[in-house]
Amino acid sequence: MRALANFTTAEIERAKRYASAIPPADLDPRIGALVNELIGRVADKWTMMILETLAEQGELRFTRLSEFVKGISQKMLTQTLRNMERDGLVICTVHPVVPPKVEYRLTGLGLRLGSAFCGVWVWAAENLDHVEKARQLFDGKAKAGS
Amino acid sequence: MRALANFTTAEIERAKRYASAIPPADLDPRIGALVNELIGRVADKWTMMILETLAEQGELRFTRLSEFVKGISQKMLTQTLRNMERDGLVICTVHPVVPPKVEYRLTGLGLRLGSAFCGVWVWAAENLDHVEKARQLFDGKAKAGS
DNA sequence: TCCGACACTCTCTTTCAAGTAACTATAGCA
DNA sequence: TGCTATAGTTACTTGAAAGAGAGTGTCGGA
Repeated sequence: MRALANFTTAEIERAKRYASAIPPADLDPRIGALVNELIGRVADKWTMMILETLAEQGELRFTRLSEFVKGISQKMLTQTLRNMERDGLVICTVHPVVPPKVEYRLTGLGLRLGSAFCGVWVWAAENLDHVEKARQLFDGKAKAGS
Repeated sequence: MRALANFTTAEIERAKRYASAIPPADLDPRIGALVNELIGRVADKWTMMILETLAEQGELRFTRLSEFVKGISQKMLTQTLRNMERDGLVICTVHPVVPPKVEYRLTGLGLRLGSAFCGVWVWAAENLDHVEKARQLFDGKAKAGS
């Protein structure tokens, strides 16, 4: 698939305008689908946490990374890192020494994704209590209604 | 729609500062955990697609919404909408007529989340081909290595 | 009388993502 | 000789999410 073949600069500009306003409306729906697929891959728990950690810490070794990302198993860490590497979000540098030394850091792509997610992060941080309240209200109503 | 009702200028400024730098690092780690939980809930495929659709279309009825969000089952649509309602992202208005008429639209919270995600959306749109290339490269190397 | 529209709701089945825990290779060290 | 550290595999198990598809209630219209 040649993803962005017919995705013009004008369309990207439009996307940017929308981003500052609200709706990413009438773009080619095929692009929408591709984007959704990409977001689906990239927006999982561990990817986001690794992204965050590497954005904060810079370069990290495997074990150190696993310490920062609390609760992750070696398996999940390897798996997620491999996927991120495949998608061009991280680079892994292998030093051929023993015991092995492998360092991970974000690429430009990864860094930019990190700051894109920052908007969501900020939203979440600022609206945590709104959401909390909404939930209580909702649950209260549900209980009252039953 | 009075989206930005209780979103102060100060908060917006703070958000912008966070977004332009990189790490939302040094906040209370408990907040980090909560935020991650919230993002985990909010960042799933259907939620994002519904968010997008409602941001574009404004107010929609159940069946119409299910037409826009391609591939979603009634079950998933109901389930996702209930969760979004619970989190204060959508409001559902029930008109007590027969046949039933229920309309869904985003709240201010939902709209703001939508535009927060927009950054990710734009990232995805702009970097689809980078990711595609990275994958081909990676898969090529993997094949060559094996 | 039966159908269709609408917005669900329920059950059943399958799938797949994620966790656990043990195993690998290698060199230096005691 | 066995132990440790490092960066992973591999096999097995489990739980939760998702899809399919039928059922529900109500009313107006043919």
